[in-house]
Order: sequence, then structure tokens, then C-alpha cells
Amino acid sequence: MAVDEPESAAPSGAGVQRRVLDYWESHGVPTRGLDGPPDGPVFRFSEGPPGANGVPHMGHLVSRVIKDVQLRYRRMRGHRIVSSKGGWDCHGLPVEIAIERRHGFQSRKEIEAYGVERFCEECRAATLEYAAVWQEMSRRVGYWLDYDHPYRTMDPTYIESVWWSLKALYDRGLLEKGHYVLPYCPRCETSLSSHEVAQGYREATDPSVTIRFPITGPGIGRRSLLVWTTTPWTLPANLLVAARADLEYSVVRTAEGEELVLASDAVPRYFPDGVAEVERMRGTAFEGLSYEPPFATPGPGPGRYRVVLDGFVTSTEGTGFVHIAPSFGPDDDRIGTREKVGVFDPLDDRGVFGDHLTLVRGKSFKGADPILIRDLEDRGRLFRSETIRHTYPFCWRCDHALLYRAIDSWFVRTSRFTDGLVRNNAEVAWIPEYLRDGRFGNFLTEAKDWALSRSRYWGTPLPIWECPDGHVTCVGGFAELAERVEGGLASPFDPHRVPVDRLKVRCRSCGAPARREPYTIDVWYESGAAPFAQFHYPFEPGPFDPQRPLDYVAEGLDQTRGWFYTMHVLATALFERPAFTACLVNGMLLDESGRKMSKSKGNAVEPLDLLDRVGGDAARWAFLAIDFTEPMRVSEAIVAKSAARTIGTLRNVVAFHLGNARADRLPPPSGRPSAAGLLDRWILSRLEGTRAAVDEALGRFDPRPAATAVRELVDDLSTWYVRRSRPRFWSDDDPADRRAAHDTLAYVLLGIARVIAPLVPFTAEWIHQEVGDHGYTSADASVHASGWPGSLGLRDPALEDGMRELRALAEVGRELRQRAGVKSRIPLAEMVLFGDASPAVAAMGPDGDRLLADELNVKRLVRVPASERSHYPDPGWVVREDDSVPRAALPRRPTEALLEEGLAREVARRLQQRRKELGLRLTDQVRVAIGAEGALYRALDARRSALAKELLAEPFELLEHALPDGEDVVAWELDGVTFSARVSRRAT
RNA sequence: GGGCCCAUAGCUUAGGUUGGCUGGAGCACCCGGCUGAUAACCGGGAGGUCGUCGGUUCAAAUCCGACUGGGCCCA
Repeated sequence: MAVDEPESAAPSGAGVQRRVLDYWESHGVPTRGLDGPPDGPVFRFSEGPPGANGVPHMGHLVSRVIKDVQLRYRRMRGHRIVSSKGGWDCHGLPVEIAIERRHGFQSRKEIEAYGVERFCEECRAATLEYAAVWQEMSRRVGYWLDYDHPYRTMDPTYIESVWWSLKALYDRGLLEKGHYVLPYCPRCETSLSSHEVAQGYREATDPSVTIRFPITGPGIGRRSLLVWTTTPWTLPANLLVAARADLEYSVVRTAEGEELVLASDAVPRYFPDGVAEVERMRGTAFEGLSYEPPFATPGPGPGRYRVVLDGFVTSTEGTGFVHIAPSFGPDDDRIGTREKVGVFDPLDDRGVFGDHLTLVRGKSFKGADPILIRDLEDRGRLFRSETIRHTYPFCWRCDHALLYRAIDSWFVRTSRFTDGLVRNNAEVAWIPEYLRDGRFGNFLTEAKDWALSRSRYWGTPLPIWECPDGHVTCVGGFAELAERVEGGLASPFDPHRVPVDRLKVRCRSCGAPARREPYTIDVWYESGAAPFAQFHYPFEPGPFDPQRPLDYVAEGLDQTRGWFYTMHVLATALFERPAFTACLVNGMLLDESGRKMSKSKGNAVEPLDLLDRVGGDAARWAFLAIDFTEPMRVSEAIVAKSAARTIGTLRNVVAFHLGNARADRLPPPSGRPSAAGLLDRWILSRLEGTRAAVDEALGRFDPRPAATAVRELVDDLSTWYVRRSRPRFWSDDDPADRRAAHDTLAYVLLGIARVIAPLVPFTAEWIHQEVGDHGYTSADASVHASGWPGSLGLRDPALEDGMRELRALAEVGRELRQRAGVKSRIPLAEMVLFGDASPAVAAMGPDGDRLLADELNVKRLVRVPASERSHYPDPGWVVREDDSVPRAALPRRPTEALLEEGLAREVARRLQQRRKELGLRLTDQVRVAIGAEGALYRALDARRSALAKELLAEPFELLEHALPDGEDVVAWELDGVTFSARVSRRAT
């Protein structure tokens, strides 16, 4: 028999990936498969657009895997994917900051001096700087998206859809201008929305100072209120002090005779050693008292520097007196407005003090802290100065400390439709489920108005114009804009700044020239608009249906306050429905030792490197096999190990099969094998059970149970089906059974390929091509074009039960062998089983018993009543008893004949090993000479022809003495007997 | 200060919603086996106060409460 191919060893995961990628790309497999069948039922999906002016990290890899699993499953299920477009989030600070750095700009003034138009052009050019890296990552992890026709938030069509939606909100009264105290980044010189702030809380050390506020009114005497703050820089803007009406306050006298006022609860904290209490009173007693401000500043006029009452004051922190600077805090603003004291803001847009206070002129807000504290101390106003570690918000993009600041802003009035947000959220299937009522749900019930406008440049301009009479014109599209512009719009029209600001727009109400509100909008609004804006809705016909939510989205946990939230808000406000019906959320990534992964710590695993070394499927499998909804540890070792267990074993089984199939030149089976035998029926039943389990799990969007089911099947296939079937694959005694085993294994592997295709597409494709003998030759023959399989076998739960019990008995038998000290290779006469077989085992009949006997290498199984335990006494038998109930027994020794048989097997094995060492193929003919003595000679002599046949040995010489030493003679020792042999290849 | 989640063998974890037989696996470790998958495969062993304390119960890893530690989010 001639063999023209080398034995196939299992290739590495990376090797499989290279082979498959090469096939996919040379035959356009992904391109053809992207959208699924054009006439299939629609599966609505949207890629969450990443910003591509930075490189992707591991977290992006995880969500890509999870998204792709579902998309592949739906395609195989015959769905049309709407849409498979890739997407890019183009606007915003990340890009602007990159350009600022390039030029060394520190402020908006410098940008404007440089020229906004030029600046924006550079932003545009830098926007997709790393898109190629993102695409490469997607390619290597097998994430199929249409990157040739992506949606981009900077495209005019996209912007026009965003404008349309803003106009819709405006017309419903949900988009308004307001004056609010907002988180503000002095470096970026713009306000941030609450969900942006949420990204940037961090531990920080700040001053914690307590200041004397001397009372100046009549009738109280020389007393000072104690006021606590962690933001000394706000003290120059102080206009009021707040106390709480029903809180109890104490006047204490210090050893120096000074009288100080603070909440009674706070006294022990400030005077742990005790202090003389002079008087107690309620907060109402302080209402209207005047005090000397910490810094003399030319703030707004009458009514300032007095004590007011407010319920927000507590005594758990601080002194029960709160300093109020209306420009710098939401509560401050509220109280200041109520008390009509106006606003005083000594800071400019960059957070730098102006001329109001020469002491700190030109200092940034935080930089002024030490100077102000020292000055207070010099003037005897400082009572106590410490530092505190607390969480403080920083800019999520540039990392600069934020401050709260009163500014004008446009708002989406989210707070007006929280009912709708909550109602729609109730319809969403979140995975993990607790997010619905937990983190996301909580966030919705307390949803604040969304500060939408940004005083920036590279973004979607706010399409709102105002005329000198204060009429507002909100424009919802380019055609509408053209009607209001003298001479119409340029073609093509670029809606970005500066072109849009050059337009001479006439007021909708009075026709007067109007000026655009000089803002861009929050980039999160733009990505939240992705479901409709990517189709240029409503300006072009397309597949977007305003009544239908997306069927599925998946991203990381951070997007609960990001993309998931903004999509949900827009869907609720614009279409009065949820944005999506199923949302899969993965947890954050930790490094090997459980620390949060971050670039700054240097413990981040680079996704491209990882994919390069272990292959895309290893990464996919690792993420699917662990609970990705929890924080998960990731390292190359963890990924590789996780994948080796299931994907590696599967590759080995495939290699084993291919070796047999090629040796026998057997083609893949054309249909489901008839499967008469026990093992074959069993593995087909297991395959069908796994197919159903994967189908069910992916049908409800959760890949985790699918991965578990696959792992169990691969285990069963490798450790029982293949293990027990091995002799069948090369037995000449029963060609029909040999064929059945081959066909069944091939069929099962092909079935597995289709079932795992959504999970590990590279391995699935490799199996499909190799086992199915498709030769990587056409896109139609891809496993990903094969459709989701219907039934792959007949389920037989009773057989699966029986097999489980049988395998448990095999474990008992192996334990007994071990205790008896008889190797599996040496046959034993019988295994005794006490009691009747269980119905499930009995149903398997004699074939079941033979399977067990073969596994344990015993000649027969004997079933006896448990009462006959005494027939198997210890000297001759090892017995397994559970709770004094006998289960099974094995003889302690083989018979002489069986021992000889075992020895012969051992010789055969060693010679096979020798063949292999010589690099021979399974089918190579050899010459063999063996020298052996005594019992071993007799054992071999009796089996001459069988051995010769097994070893493909011709001639086969057996000598009754050791072979003379020679280079090619190898000697072994076997249970104290030596034998020697010479194996050499015979020329063909 | 509030919310959500987590805590099971050296490591990674199943189980927990429906309390109930000796809490399962995998990796690593020790011992053994197998050998036409071989950097593969199989078996056995050792290793667990199921974070701590308390409660409910005939019975708690599982339900309840408090606490401790970790992660995330909010203020």
C-alpha cells in the first residue's frame, strides 16, 4: 500500500488560523458571508463605534468576540444582518487633544489664533489614524464586519441625521438652553455631561481646611462660625453661609478665650479633649447674621455675606456651616438663586484667577490653594488645616482636575422622560440580568438633564441659530438649511466648523441675520444616534425601522453609562421604544494577579501580540469559557491554557482522524452514518444533544452554556469514543465496522465544526475543510456558508445514561487493577460485578459488557448476586465495596497464558515504538529480527504470524537467543527478562 | 455616604434562583497506566474552616442579617 502524504500531526492554533485566513481572504469568504442571506428574516444589530485615533486594548477584543459569536450564529440561522457595518466615532476631544499636542497648544485661544478651520482639517486627517490596527485586530480574531463601508460620525450624511434628531427633540421641547452649574474641564475649556464625569472619578489628596467666619452683626459678641471646605479656591467666591434650621449648634470657649460656633455633633471631632460649652441653640438662631468674608472681593452687591438656612446641610462631615459660592456648586447655585445674591466667578475659562484678587492673580484654581491658605493663616482666620484623600472627578479625556462652574449650556431634558426610560428598560433582556434593575436601572431613575453642548471645534455643530431679537431657529437638515441661506449651500456641503459658521442664515421668525450657537455637541450623542444615523435616516430609504429596536448589542460594562445609555435616551425620546431588546455586557479585564489592567501600570496585554502568538480562536475560547460578565483575569498563559483543553484536544482528534482517513484513503461520509454500534449511536446522540444545547443558549444570546456543552462533548469524544474505538480504526477483521467507525467520527467532527462555527470560526473552518475534504477551494464550501445544522443524530437519553454508568464502572475497574498491581496491558480472566445491572446498562446488552471488558482488558464480565461476596476472598481477589456493599471484584493475578499474551503485546508495542523512532510511516514494510528466551520466546513463537502482520514485517525472524550486538540492535528488559530486536526498513 | 457585583483546594473555577446523599471539575503537584493523537491520552492520590460572625431550619456553600476584603458605579 502506497502512501503519498506524510502523517499529519495536529497543527498549532496559530497554524490553523494562518491556513484559514489565507483561504478566507483568497476566496472572499468574509465578504460574501457578512450580511447573511438577503431574503432572510432581519436581525438588527449595530456595532458600537470605537474612536480610531487610539489603539485598541484587550477589552475591545472581548466584546468583539462576544458580538461575533451571535452574528455568526444568526447568519447560520439564515438571518439577514442589519447592519454589519463597521463604525467609527470620529469627533471629539481625543482627536482635538492629539492635534493640540502636536502644536503644543495650551488653550482654546491658541487654537483660534492658529485657525479653527485648519485645526479641524488636521483633526479630520488624524481621526482614523489607527483604523488599520483596529481592522487587523478584528481580522485576527475573526470578527466579520463591513470595514469597506463603515459608518462614520463625521460624514455629512451622518451629521444630517443627527441634526434631524436634534430638531425632533427641539420641536418636542426636549432641547433647551439653560444656565447650570456643570462639571467643567478648564484645560479643554468645556463642560462635561454627568455620564462623562462618571468615567473620571479618582482618588486624590486635597486640602481640608476649617476657617473662622467672624460674626459682624450686633448682639452676638465676638464669635466666629467655623466653616469647613476641601476647595479653598472657592472661598474668594463666597457669598453666603448655610446652616440647617433644625440642627443643634454649640458655642464653645477655647482655652484662649475665643468663642467658636459649630454643630454640636461636630464638637467631639474638633475638640477631642473636651472644651467649655457656653451655649446651645438651633440653626434658626443664625438666620440673617452677617459675617466677615474670608476674602474681600468685588462680588455682586447687597444681600451677600449672611447666614441662610437650607436642608442640604449636614453635620456628619464638617461643622454644620457650609460656605456657599454660587458659581461653583449645584447646591450653591440653587441657594444663591433663591437668595438672589447673584453669581461671582473670579476664574476665567481656563480656571485661572483674574484681577479681582491680586493675591492669586494668574494662578490656576488648584494652584491657588496654598497661597490662599497661607494668607488665611497670616490673618488668623485659619482654624485647622489638614489634607484629605477622597474621590474627585477628573476629565476622562485629558485627566485634568474638573471643577463645577456656572455656565450656559444646551440640555436634553432627560429628566422629563425618566418614566419612559424606566418603562422601556423593563423590556430589555440584560445579560447579566441584574444590570437591568441594578446599575442601569438606578441610573435611569435619577437621570439628570443631559448637558449637550461643548465649546469645542471638531464635532457635530449644534444646528441652532439665534437672531438679535432672540428668535431661535433649529435646523433639521441640509435642505432646510439651504432655504435659510442666501445663495444656498456649497456642493458638496461640509457641515463642520468653520464652513457652517460662515453661512449667512436668516431667522425663521423675522428673517434677520442669525448667529449660530457656537457649540459642538457631546460625542456620546452622536454614537447614541448610530442605529438610525448610519442609514442617513430619514433622508434616504433604508432598512432602519423607527418602530423596531436593535435585536442585540454587546459592549463592556463601561458602556452602561456611555453608549447603552445614550442610545436608550435617544430611542426613548425619538421613537418611544427601547433602543435594543438584548444587551450582553462583559466585565472589565484584570491582569494575571487580579489588578485592573491599564496602560499606565504597564500590565496591559496587547491584543495584537496575543492574537499573533496563540491565534484568534484561543482568545475567543478563553473569553467564552470563563464568566465574562465578571471582572476577568487575562494573560497569555491563561488564554493558552484554557484553549488547550478543548480546542487543542479537538485538534488532536482531528489529526488522529485525518491520519487514519489518509492511510485508508477513505472519503468523508455523504450522509449521517447508519450507526448500528453502541459507541456510534452514543456519540451521535451526544452530538445532537450538544447541537441542541448550543442552539438554545445562543438563541437567548448567552454563549457561556454553549461553550460548556461543547467542552463536554469534546471531552466525551476524545476520552471515550476515540479511546474505545481505536482498535476499530485499524482492524482488518471487520471492514464494515472499521468503515462505520471512520464514517461516524468524520460525521461527528463535521457536525462539531458546524456547531462550533459561531464560537471558534477558524478551528471550525479548518475541520470542515480538512475532514470534509473541501480543499479550501471555494467560498461556497465554507463552514460559515453551511447554515445552522438541523438534527445531527438521534438522541437516546437512556443510552447516554447507560454509558455514564458504564464509565463509572470502568473507573472502579481501573482502581481495582491498580490495587492489584496488574497493568492494563496484561489481560485478566474476568471482572466480577455484584448485583444486577441497572436498567440503563442492561439495555446496552452484551455490547455494553464487551465495551467495559475491553476497556479493562478482561476476558469476560461475570454478574453474581451480592450475597456471593464470600466466593471472592482476599487472597485471590481485590474487591471494591461501597459502604460494605460489594460492587466489583478482579483477580489479583493473570493466568500463565494471559501473562504470555500480555508479554507478547508488550513486545509488539516496543517494536511499534521502534518503527516510529525510525521515522517510518504506518504503512512502511520492515524486516524484523527478534531474540528472546524461555517464556517470552514461547509467547512470541505462538503468535508469529499475528505479530508479523501487525508490524508489517516480512521477513519476520524469531531466534531463541539474544541477537549479537550491532548498531541497529536494540535490547529491552521486560519484567526481568531481556530481549533484543532489529527493525529496518525494507526497500519498496 | 449610597448602589450593584464578587469571595468555594496553590491557581482558574462548577454548584447557589428550587436548602438534603462523601461540595464537582481543570491546571499545577505526587504515584501509576496507556501507547498507530505522543509537547497527546487515561486512572489514582493528596489538597477545601465553601471570606468571618450570627440567625432561620431536623438539615445551610446554598436562605436572611451584620461584618471583612476586592471590583465597578454614583454622590
